[in-house]
Amino acid sequence: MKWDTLDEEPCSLSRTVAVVGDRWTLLILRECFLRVRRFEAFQSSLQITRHLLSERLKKLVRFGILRRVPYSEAPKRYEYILTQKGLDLYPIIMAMVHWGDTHMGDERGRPLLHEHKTCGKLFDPVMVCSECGEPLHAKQVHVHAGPGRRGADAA
Amino acid sequence: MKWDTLDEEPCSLSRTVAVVGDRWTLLILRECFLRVRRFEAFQSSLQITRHLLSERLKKLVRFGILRRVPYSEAPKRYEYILTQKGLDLYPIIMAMVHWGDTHMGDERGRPLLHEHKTCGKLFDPVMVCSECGEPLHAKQVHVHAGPGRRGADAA
DNA sequence: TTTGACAGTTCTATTTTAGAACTATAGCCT
DNA sequence: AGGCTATAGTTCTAAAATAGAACTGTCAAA
Repeated sequence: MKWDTLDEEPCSLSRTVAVVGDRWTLLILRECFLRVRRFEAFQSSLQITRHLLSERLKKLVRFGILRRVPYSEAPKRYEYILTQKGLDLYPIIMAMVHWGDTHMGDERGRPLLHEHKTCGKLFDPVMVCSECGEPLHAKQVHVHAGPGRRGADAA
Repeated sequence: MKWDTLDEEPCSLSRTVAVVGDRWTLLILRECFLRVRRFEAFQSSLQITRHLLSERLKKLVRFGILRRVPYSEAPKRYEYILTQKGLDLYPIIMAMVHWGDTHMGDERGRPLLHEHKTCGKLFDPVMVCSECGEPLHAKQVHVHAGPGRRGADAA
């Protein structure tokens, strides 16, 4: 597979996988949502090699997920901030956290609890239909070819 | 990083990443949700090498995402069916598809459109709070340590 | 002037993945 | 019987990605 052009496939899942489809990238994004912003902080909390961290940050900047922002002029130092495009990855991360909570938990209970500031309660994320508001299940969804379809790819 | 024990980390995201955190696995799961079930069908639609496909299917079976079900006795042949645990990955896949639609689209429009059979409309998936039903945004969520927390890991 | 913090880069060794060929079982055709 | 096809894998070598450790450069503080 040509991973270098995966982001141009006529499949939205493939295009997303091109960006977040590896282990480190998802863990780096987790840290971003936990307000980690600096190279050393990512490196020490993840135990990722500096080389790989550098590569992944560059890639995330290239895709417009993170912005590299100077926070010190002398010496020049930068931190990495989620863009709106990056913030929009939140449902993916939360869906993964929720699945892990549900299916990969152990006897000790959840590692983290999430509070919705808006309503003040501990919550789980639920995926619903934008039209009727009902929770979504795979079997209730029918897939149609859209205008950007080509060949037999899909998702 | 010890990827072989990532599924035991005190972090639900890590545990999920241990299962679906690579490119091929997510693409294989896409095919599963499109009703692909057989080795040859996965292989020809994804152009994955037979070796890797075999490895990934074994891993998904090991984690209880797919069930290997015989569909022919002589010769013995098997197909791969999503378990409930596998079906529950749907929100992750849909969240990724939606992000791809929103942020990685091209001028030709979406590759696929999704119809909610329950209400009959074309929809987008929306992640909401289980308690108040409002759409979730990263900035409105506050994270607390849960009972399964240990050390500085999180998500 | 030496040490430490920070943000990387460079190097070699190990692990993973790609790509192609090979194995095994059995039905169908002649 | 002998060969062709379909299906579901396994095995092999080469190429690519990752791990792990050491190194670079800038500046501040001791």
